[in-house]
Amino acid sequence: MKQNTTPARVRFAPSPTGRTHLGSGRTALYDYLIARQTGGQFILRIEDTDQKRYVPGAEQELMDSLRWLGLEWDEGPDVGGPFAPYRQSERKHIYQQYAQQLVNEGFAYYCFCSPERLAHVRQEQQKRKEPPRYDGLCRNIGSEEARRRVNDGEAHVIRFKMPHTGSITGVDLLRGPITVENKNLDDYIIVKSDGLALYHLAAMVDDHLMQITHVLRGSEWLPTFPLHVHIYRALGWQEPIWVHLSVFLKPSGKGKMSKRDTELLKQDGFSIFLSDLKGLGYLPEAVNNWIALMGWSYDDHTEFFTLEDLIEKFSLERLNPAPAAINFSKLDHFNGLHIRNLPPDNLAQRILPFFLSAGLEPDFERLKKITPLIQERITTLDEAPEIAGFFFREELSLDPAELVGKNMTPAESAQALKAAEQILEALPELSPTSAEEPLRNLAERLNLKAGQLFGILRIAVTGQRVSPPLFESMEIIGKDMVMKRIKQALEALDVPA
RNA sequence: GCCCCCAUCGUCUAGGGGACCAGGACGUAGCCCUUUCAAGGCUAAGACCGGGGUUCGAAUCCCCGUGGGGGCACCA
Repeated sequence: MKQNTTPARVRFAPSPTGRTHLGSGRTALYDYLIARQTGGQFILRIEDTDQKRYVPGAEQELMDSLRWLGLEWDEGPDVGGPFAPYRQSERKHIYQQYAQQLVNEGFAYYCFCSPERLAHVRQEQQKRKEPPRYDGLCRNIGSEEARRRVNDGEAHVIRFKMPHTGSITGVDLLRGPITVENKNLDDYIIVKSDGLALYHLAAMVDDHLMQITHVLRGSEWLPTFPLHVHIYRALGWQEPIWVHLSVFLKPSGKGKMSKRDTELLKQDGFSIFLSDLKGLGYLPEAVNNWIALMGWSYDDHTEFFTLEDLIEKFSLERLNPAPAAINFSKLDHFNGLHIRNLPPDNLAQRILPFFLSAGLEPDFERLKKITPLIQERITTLDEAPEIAGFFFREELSLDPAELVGKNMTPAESAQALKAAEQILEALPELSPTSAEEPLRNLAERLNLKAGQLFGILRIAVTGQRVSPPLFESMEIIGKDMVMKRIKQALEALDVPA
C-alpha cells in the first residue's frame, strides 16, 4: 500500500485447455490483488495459440470460476479494452512482425528440419546421454538461401539463435538473480511451421504491448525464464517484474496432483477444480482466504482475511518460493469461519439452492429464521439440508428404537413423552422461554436427566439424534406440528398406556 | 542423464546473527461450557534434513552432501 503507489498492469493468462484449478485460482487472485491494491488494471488474456489442445467450454468455465471468486477483470476478451483483442488466436498477425524482426537482426533463424529428423537427433543424444537439444544444422544457412527456400514454400519454423557462450541473468522477485549458462539453453522454436507463434514469443510480445508491469506465473516457467529474458533483450524492451509462484503439491506433500489423485479426492468430497467447489458447499470467500495463504503470509498470527483485507494487506515480498501441499481440512476450517462471518440472511440465500437440490422447497421467510440456528453448526453449505431438512418435511421417518431414552425402557420413554406432551399442550404458545422451564421441572419430577428427556423429544420432533437447539426448533416448527409429531412418536413407541 | 528451484512441527507457516530450551493456524488428544451436535475457551504432544565452515554467538550467512519439486515438445 505504501510503496506500491504506481498503478500496476497485471495479467492472468491461462490457456483454455482444461478445467480451472486451485493453482490458477491463486495466480489470478494475486494478480487481482496487485491490480486493485495499486489502482491498476487486472487483465484476462486467453493463450490459445495451440488450437490442437483447445477445449470447448473451457474459456467459459474459466470466466465463470473467476467471477465466482469475485475476481472481476478490467480488460479481457468479453469486456474488451484498449489493447484488444485479448485472445491470442486473434493476434496471430502481430507476432509475425516481431519474429521477422528477430530474424532480420540475427537473433533468430529459419529452420527447415523435419520433425522426423528432430526426433532422430534427440534419440541419438539420449543414447549418448547428452541433453536433448537442437543440433544447430540450420543455424548457419545463409540469409539469402534461407529467404529463397522460405519463398519457395519450404516448410520451416523459426528458432531463437541462442549464443553458445556467456551466460544470462534474470531476476525473479522471490529468488533474486538466476544465472544460467547459455550453452545449457536450446535454440527454442518460437514460431511453428503453421506460422503461429509459440508461448515463448507470443506471451512476451503481448506482455510488452499490453504494458504489463508484473508477470506472475507458475514455477514451471523457471527453466525457460532465461529464454524469455533473452527475447526481451533482443527486442530491446524493458522487462517486467518477474514472479514465479510455487506449485501446489498433493495433500500428502509428495508430488504434484495427478489425474488419479484428483479422482481420489472426489471420493472424499473435495476437488481441486474451482467449478466443483461451489457445488460442494464452499464459499468463494473461504477459497480466496485459503489459497491466498498457500505461499503467502501476513504475519505470525493473522489468518482470517476477506477479499478487501487481502487487497489492503497482500504483498509480493511476503510470498514463499517453496512448494506447498494442499490441505483441504484447512479449507473446511476457513469455510466454517466465513459461514459464521456472514449476515444470517445472506447465509439463508446461499443455502437455499442446497435445499432445492435436496428435493425440498423451503419457505424463504422460514429459512431465514432457521439460519441462525445452524450457522455455527455447518462447515459446508451442503450440510444445511442434512441438519435442517426436518423443518420442511411433512413426515419424519421415525425409528422406535431411537425414541427410547438413554438408560431407559420403552415404557419409561413413552411415559416421559406423554407427560411432556401434556405440558406442551397446555402452553398458550410454544417458545424457548415458555417451554424450557416446565420441561426441566418435569425431568426432575421423573427423576430423569434433562438430557434424557430432551433427547426423546428431540428425536420425536426432529427425527434426528443431532439437531439444532430443541426449543428454538420447536418454536419454528410450530405448536401444531410439534404436537402432531409427538403423537406420532407415541404411536411409534407403541407401548400401552 | 542434464539444467533450474526449494528445504522450520503430519500440513500451511512466523522467523531475515543474539529478543527462540523456535511463535501461530489446521489436524490430533484431553479438559471446561452444554438439552444433542457444533461454536467458543483452556491444555498437551509435535519441527529448525545432515556435515563442514564464517562468527564471541546461527533456524537465520557461505560451501558440500542428502531429500523434495519443476523442466528438458512445431504444449502452455
